[in-house]
Amino acid sequence: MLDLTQLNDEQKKAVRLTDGSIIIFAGAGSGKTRVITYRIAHMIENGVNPFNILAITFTNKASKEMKDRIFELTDYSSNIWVSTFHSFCARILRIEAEHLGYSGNFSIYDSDDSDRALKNCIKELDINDKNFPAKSVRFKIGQFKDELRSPKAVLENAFDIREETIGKIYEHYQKKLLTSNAMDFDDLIYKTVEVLKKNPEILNKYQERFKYIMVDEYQDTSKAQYMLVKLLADKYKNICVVGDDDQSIYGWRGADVKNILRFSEDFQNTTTIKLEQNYRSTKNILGVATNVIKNNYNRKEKVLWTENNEGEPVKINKTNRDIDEADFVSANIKRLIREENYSLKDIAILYRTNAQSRLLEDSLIKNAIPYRLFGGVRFYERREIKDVLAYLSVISNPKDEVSLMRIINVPKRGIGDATVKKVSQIGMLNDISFFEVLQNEEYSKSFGSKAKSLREFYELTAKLIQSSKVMPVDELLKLILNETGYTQSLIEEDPLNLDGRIDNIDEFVNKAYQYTLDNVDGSLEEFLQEISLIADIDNYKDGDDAVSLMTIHTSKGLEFPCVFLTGMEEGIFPTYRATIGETADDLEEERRLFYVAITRARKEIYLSSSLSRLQRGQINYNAISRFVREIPEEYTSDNMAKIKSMLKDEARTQKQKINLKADNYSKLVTPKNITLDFEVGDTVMQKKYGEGVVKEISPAGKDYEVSVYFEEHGTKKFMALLSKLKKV
DNA sequence: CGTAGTTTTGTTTTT
DNA sequence: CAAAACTACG
Repeated sequence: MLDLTQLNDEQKKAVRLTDGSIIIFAGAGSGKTRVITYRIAHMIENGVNPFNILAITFTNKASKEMKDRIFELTDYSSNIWVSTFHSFCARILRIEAEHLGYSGNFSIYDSDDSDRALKNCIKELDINDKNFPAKSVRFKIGQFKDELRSPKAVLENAFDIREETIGKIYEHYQKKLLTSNAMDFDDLIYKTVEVLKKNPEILNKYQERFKYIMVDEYQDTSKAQYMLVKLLADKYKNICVVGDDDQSIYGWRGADVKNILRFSEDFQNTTTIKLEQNYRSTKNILGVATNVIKNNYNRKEKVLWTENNEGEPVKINKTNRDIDEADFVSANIKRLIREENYSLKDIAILYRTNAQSRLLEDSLIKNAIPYRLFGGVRFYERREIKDVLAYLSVISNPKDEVSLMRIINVPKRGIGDATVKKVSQIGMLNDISFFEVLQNEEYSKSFGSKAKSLREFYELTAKLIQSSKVMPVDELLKLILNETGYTQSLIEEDPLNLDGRIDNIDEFVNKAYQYTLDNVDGSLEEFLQEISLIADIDNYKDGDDAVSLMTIHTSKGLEFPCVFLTGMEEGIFPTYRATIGETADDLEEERRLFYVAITRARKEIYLSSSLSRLQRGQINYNAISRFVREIPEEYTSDNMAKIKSMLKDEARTQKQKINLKADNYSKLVTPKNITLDFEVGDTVMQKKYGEGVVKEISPAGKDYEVSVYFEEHGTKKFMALLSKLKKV
């Protein structure tokens, strides 16, 4: 019998209410995960078949943990489908691929692969890639997919000529993906919705299967994800979503807070439950979090409270240089270990951008403090790993053009751009894939002197495909590394293994081996899928005794006794873009991010900032973050008064020296010894874009930032010194 | 045609 | 400070 005595009244209510539509507003640290797992356990105990339960989590790590916890409570877990949106969709699509003209072994493209495919599309359509950079086109296409708009729909209602062009690229890109038998991240959701919408019998199958649906972190679902949930839940209407609008931090990725705010309008007879008691943090920490977040205009009013004690005041520190900030963190970590009895794994260092990790790492290494770094250049995104992965992808799905292009001349085989172009033209003319051109010997005459290299490459790949059918992934991997000479080429490139690429390759082989142990009959496809949907945090293990370093985004859902929040500076956190934004939305999301960061901590928080910071090669002087200013003094350590007066001075200096918007106090230092030979209104010459009109000049560190309007390209920003603007 | 060196450009956050 | 884009050489 499930023991509910540990739960508070609201939690019990949420657990017991298994049917109908329910929304749970769960404040930070309110025992949300516990409620979800108990709820599922309770359902099973009351006769719900585990087979009929679907639970969507935000990360693979969260889904693994949830499965473990449910298993502890009920002895069930294998039948319950617990996964992220992306994994869930990938799994459905493997089964239903044929209905979309795909086959089940489709590749999943990450953003890097998508960009490569897009670049090719843009080139093939003869569109100026300067005006349509792959990255921004990908972003826009992602938005279309999230709004469930097909290429056709986009082209039909194109808002302007630019949108029409992007529509054309979108159309071509989808064709290319289909011939490559590949899907990008957004496709996973979009295509799943498509297949369910177009095929009522398939929809019915999954509605019957998933009679009970739960979605965690609902505040971070996108429109398309919302549609998916709505479709699945439409028949039985047993839907429970859990979230916190104050923790919505993925707006830039299409997450729509409105999904959570509007839930009760979308589903009839919704029960609303609020979990407002915090079990995680001290009163001081909670005080900081709630007092800052209440400055947001766009939110549901709520009162978080805790029975925990006051705890330590929140510590605020400011150093002169960024290096000193890192040393401040290291020194305090040592003190916490030595004097306060914390262990390394109790401590996290958080920051806004990955680039900030470097200095922190240097200092930790210098002080011999073990650490684990999450994020940054992800393991599976490293060049050497992506190369090897591309081999695996081609073996699994020879139509995968992006992967094929990646490896065709790696290691060097004398097959350059010109040859590749020739092959792909033949492919397009005959409407066959790149690989099929290589396969068919009748085309080899067209390749002249390169025919031999191409043939050799084809035979190598064909051989590897044969081998893949009879050997486990790790063996196949070793075979690839030997047969292609890839390892050899890495050794030649860097004989002393200075950049550790060989080590990474070894680690990858180990991971593959581990995979074969964990999944005895796991296929190559499944291995690839698992890798492509892996998140940084999924590798987090509780056991390692080391300090954790990660971005605030990555830290979502975790908790640590001690948290260092670094780089509390205007222009960094909140990020520069949010400080100049026209609308308050970006700034509010930054504030929610601050809220998330603070509520990760259980006992101690250190907020640090630095007067000067090296950013992309130049020293910048940033003011202390506005979020620090928003903290009431009562929650902070004694030096707050000192800091406060420092802040006041800063603000005053700002007003005197710089004539900027009232709420922008991010730059302290005005340029010295620089005079510009132009002013606002003048026409200037820029190397890349030609002539344009100066719209705004603002000081930025030692340089000036100049906004210039170009008739054809719109407004661009330049650093005056760096870009050598000339008056015309 | 393919590569190696040089110049330019740019920054959030990630499934 | 790097990665990416461009240019000149063999």
